[in-house]
This record gives sequence, C-alpha cells and structure tokens, in this order.
Amino acid sequence: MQSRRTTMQQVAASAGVSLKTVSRVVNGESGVSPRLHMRVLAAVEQLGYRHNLAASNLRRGTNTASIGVLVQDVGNMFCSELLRVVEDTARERGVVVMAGSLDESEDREREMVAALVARRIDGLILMPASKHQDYLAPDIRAGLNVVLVDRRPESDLFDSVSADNVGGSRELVAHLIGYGHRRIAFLGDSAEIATAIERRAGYREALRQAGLGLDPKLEHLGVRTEQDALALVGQLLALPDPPTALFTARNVITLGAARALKERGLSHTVALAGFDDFPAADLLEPGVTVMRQDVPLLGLRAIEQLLARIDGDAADPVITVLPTLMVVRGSGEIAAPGIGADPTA
Amino acid sequence: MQSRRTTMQQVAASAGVSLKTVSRVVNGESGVSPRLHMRVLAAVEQLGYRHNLAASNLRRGTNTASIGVLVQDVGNMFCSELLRVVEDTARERGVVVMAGSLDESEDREREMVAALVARRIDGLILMPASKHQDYLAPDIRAGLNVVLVDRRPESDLFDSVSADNVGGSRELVAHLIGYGHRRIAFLGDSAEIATAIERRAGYREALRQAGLGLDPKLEHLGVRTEQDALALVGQLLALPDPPTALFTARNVITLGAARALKERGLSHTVALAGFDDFPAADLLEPGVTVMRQDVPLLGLRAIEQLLARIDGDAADPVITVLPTLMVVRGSGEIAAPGIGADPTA
DNA sequence: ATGAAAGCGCTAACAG
DNA sequence: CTGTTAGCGCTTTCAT
Repeated sequence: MQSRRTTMQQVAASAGVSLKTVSRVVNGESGVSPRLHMRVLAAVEQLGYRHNLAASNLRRGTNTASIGVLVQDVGNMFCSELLRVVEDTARERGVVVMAGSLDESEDREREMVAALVARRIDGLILMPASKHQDYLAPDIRAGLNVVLVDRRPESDLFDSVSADNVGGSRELVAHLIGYGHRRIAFLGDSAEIATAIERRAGYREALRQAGLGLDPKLEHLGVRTEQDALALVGQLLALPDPPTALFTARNVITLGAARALKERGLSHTVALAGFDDFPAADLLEPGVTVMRQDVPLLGLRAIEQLLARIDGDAADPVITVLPTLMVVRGSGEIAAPGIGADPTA
Repeated sequence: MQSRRTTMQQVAASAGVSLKTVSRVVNGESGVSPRLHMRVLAAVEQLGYRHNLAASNLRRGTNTASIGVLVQDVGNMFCSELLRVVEDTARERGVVVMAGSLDESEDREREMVAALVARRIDGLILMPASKHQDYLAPDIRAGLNVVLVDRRPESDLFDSVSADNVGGSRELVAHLIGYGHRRIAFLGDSAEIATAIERRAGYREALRQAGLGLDPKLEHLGVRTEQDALALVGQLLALPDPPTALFTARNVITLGAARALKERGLSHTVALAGFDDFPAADLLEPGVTVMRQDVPLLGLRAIEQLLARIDGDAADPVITVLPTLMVVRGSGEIAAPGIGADPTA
C-alpha cells in the first residue's frame, strides 16, 4: 500500500510556510524563527509527516546510510552472531542493514548483490558463495565498498577478514595426534568453499608433520548438513579400520557427528574435535573440544573496515586473519585405543 | 563513497539514443527495435550502469520492495531462524529485508522504526519491545503494513502471529506434575514481555488445575540471560525446600539451567522442561524435554500475512495463534523424589 | 518505434 | 530569517 505519504509541500501548506522552511526544520538547520519552527512541528505532527530519505539522497547525492550483509544463512548461529555484531556497530552510525542468505548459491549471490546495488547500499559485507567476485568490478569502480568475510578471496583485490583456518585446524588435529590418534577422519563442507579447503589443508599439514599418511577413505568434503554428517560418521565407523578420532570442520557437522557417536554409545570412545564453537558444546557429555573463532571480533573488524572505506579510506586492500582459540572440554582428549587411559586395543 | 554512478542519461548519450529508449530497455518494455536494444545493452554493459530503484520509485510512487524485520536479537537462534524464513519468502518476491535487533529497548524500537519508515519500507514484521504500538498509528494510516510476531499486542488493531504460550506452558507444567512434582520453579524473561507473562500464566493454570498452590519463592520473572538463569537456579537449589523440577520459559534460560544442574551433578535428579527447542537439546544427558514452537511456520504465517496486506488485503486484523508441540527427551520425565523410579526422599 | 517535456519529494544555490 | 528556482535519476504522458 504505502498509499499516499504526506509530503513536505503539504506540511508547508498546512503550516502556512514555504517548502524550504519545512526542510530546514526537518533537517534541524538553524535560522528558523521559533514561531515558524513551532508551526512546522505542529503540522508535521498533525499530518504524520515522515522524512523521505530516498528523495533526500537523490537530490543530495549522498549515501543511503544502508549496507548489505550477505552470508551463507542468517539462520545459522555463526552467521547470525556475525550479523548481530555488524548491526550493532552499523546502528551506532545510523546505518541500516539489509540481510540476505546465499545458501552457497552463486546465482543467488549475483541476484542479491544486484538487488542491493539497485537500492544503492553504501557498502557490502559478503561471505561469498562464489570463488571469484570479479563481477563486482563495475560496482567497485562506481564506489561500492566491499569487505569479504569468513572466506578469503583468491584475488587480493578485496578487503577480507577471516579466521586462521589452516593454523587452527592444524593445531586441533595435532592435539588429537597428541592423544595417540593415527586414524583421524576429516569431515568438511563443500569443496567450493575456501574455508573447507583451508581447514582440510590444516588437517593434512598436521598429519604430515606427524609423519602420518593420508587415507582418502577418511577424508571427506561435501558434508553440507547435520544429516550428512550423521550418515557419514555411521559409514566411517563401519569401516574395517575405522577412525579413532573425528575432526569436524564446521559447527553443524560437529553436531551431526556428536549425534552419531551418541546413538552408538561411542561418545566416550571416539574422539571428536570441531572447528567453530556452539552454544551447548560444554553441556554435552563429554563436552566438545573445539577450535573457536572469535566471531564478535570477526564481525567488528569487518564492519570497521567497511565503515572506514565508506568514510573514504582508499588504502590498499587489507587482509585480516584472526587467530583461533582451542577450547578443551573432553571429547578431544579421549586417547586412542591402546594409549593411556583406554587400553581397549 | 558511491562516488558517481552512471546514469541513464549517460547510457543514452553513449548509445546515441534518447533517455526514454534506455528506460524502455532497462525495464524490459517492448517496442524497441533490436538494433537500438543491442546498442543500449552494450552501453549499459560497458559503462557498468545499474538501475536506481530509489529514483524509479520516487517517480512511480510505487513500493520500495523492501520490508523491515525487527526482532529481539538477530543473533538469538529463535529470532535468526524466524528471520531466515521471512527472508526466503520475501526473496521469492524480490523483496529485500532490513533487519534489526531491539534488545527489549522501547527507545530502540522507536528509532529503528523511524529509520525504516524514512526508507519507505512497504511493511514491517515486529517482535515488539514495547507494550503498546500506538505510535505506529500515523504510519499505518499512511499505508505501512505491520505484523506483530511472537508477542501478542494488547490492542487487537494489528495482525499478529504467535505461539500458544499459555496452552503450551500449561501442558508442559502439567507434564511435570504428572511425574509427581509439587515444587516446580518458574524462570521467565522480563515482566515487560508479553510472552513471559503468558508463559507464567500457563504455569499458574497448570498448578491451579492440579490443586497446587503458588510459591512466590519459586516464581521468577526478569531472567534475561543464560548467566541470570545459571545463578538463579543455584539459589533455588539452595533453598531449604528446593524445587524438584524447573520450568524454563525461554531457550537461553533452559541452557543456563541445564548448566547449573550439570555443575551440581543434578541433571538426572532435578527435572527440567523448557519452552523453545534448541539445536543440541537431544544431545545433552539427559535430552532436554521442551515445548517446541514451529518457528518456520510462525515466520511463514507472518510474512504471508504481511505480503497479503502489501497486496491490498484490507480485512480486519487477524490474530494467529499456533499450537506448540511437546518434545519428550528425558529431562522432563525425571520423577519427583519418592515417586516411581526415584525413591530418594 | 522513438523522443521531448513534466514532475516524483526533496535540497542546494541563490535571492529577497 | 524566509522564499524561489532548478534539478537529483527516473518514468509518465504525450508527440512525432
């Protein structure tokens, strides 16, 4: 509907002043006599006038004071926490956030970006579904500011903020190896996602550094959902030579794996360590050992970088990589069979 | 920045056609010769032209194809799941979502609404922090469509979609009573929140129907965070006559309570039942019995109602109350001391 | 099939 | 202090 909004012109007529006087009052400019000021305010109130930012921006050629935040899934806890931090900082500046979920679809990324650009957002925080974002070039040339988040771009033409996926994964897998594990499974997201690849790289590095070989049967990309993880862990445990530890490279995968272990009564037998923390990780039995990303900091760095760009910062692209933190809770400290506390083998 | 965007005029000049021809091509109108059509497209491509929806809407007086979704906290799993559903349906219509968190602040609600109205959103899905939304009257008169979600308004002037908080709570507490509990604590959110009040009402009804009295020492509103819940459960269990069961009226409260019980080794001793499901509820030991809201349906009904209003539906306000579903997992089926399986007393 | 002119709601640049 | 005029980028209306 938005049937017919009151315009400044109508307010002016109602208050018996000129359009410009209303404009001054509405924009808080000085130089209006108290009498007229009051008259205008009264008319604004009475008519329910609301300033039209779009028209204002059109004329002034200024920012829209709105940004886009496109993530994988605003319903996912990692993304939603990120969104929240971004929103908080944006709001302090009067900047509104348009949010969207891409679900790893490159087409959707293109569509959503187009929809936001058509609305003239000042900047974009993007957790890309695409591998290359060159399609953004014309928009960037036209002044669109973009910060990539969570996933590092292949080209270093963009600002980006992400966690140390390789290092964090390496450390976490090394931790498992330290508990005697030799057969450690890797369960990661789609191969299209840089983050998944990086975490697998960390996994491989840790194995290599420990002098352990890779077993393709233990290394799985393409695990997209909790259900995928649940099923895959079932298959892995049914192998003739099953893994004694699981490295799950994303929070939903960790949840699925925990469920698979619990269903089989193996929660205290098979070690589990995951990338990404999650709300109830300490409440499971045993608590789930994870490599935590500092999501609030991730979001903060991203929005700060974006706002700086919007404010005119024209320096070279900045690649920010944040350290991760291992949170030890028990599931990752289950020793391999034949080692220490568990002499099963 | 958004320094200087290419305009239709520039495209026209570059293609050697009139402004209007470009407009026709860009808007997919018929009646442009293939030759000119191609020339325009080439110029659009070459100059990186992007349609300006704001200018278009200004002239046409049409919708902005954007809505606002204001919830308590986009980072909270309940809200973010809701947001996701809304976004999905909105996107199908090419409608963009501006998201915001209110954190139970009435001031923030006012500010955010003003910010969105200034951007001429077509509609608003609001999980109100305020008790009364009469301040919206001028905007509604001017055509803003509003659907309240999760919390039922006091005035029935708005469309609203919410869960059956009273009924669901009554059922869940009756379930606890069925396991012999006589001292059941209530832990709910702030008294300002209609939802918390309704859930307490359900709690009281269940007790009354069972002929049990209310004990003010067991009934607590104002539990806002997981930490609040953790601390409060500690105090409750230290009472001379502690509760044997806990009814936690929101997901974060349930998490805090579960943590408190686990810390004290009482997870299998004190019964726990919560309103709202959460991702790992089945992974705790014991699994947490909850009254689940159908969040996807909640969101769907809200956005469908909103889109119908935007499309001109002028019927009387519709109050939608959705049934809830009890999910039995173990924590709510712990019998009271002296009853059944647990003869402790 | 194509284009010229007017105007959406607002503000900048000038008058008075 | 107050008002007038032009024009932001676009679409409508009406010519051609």
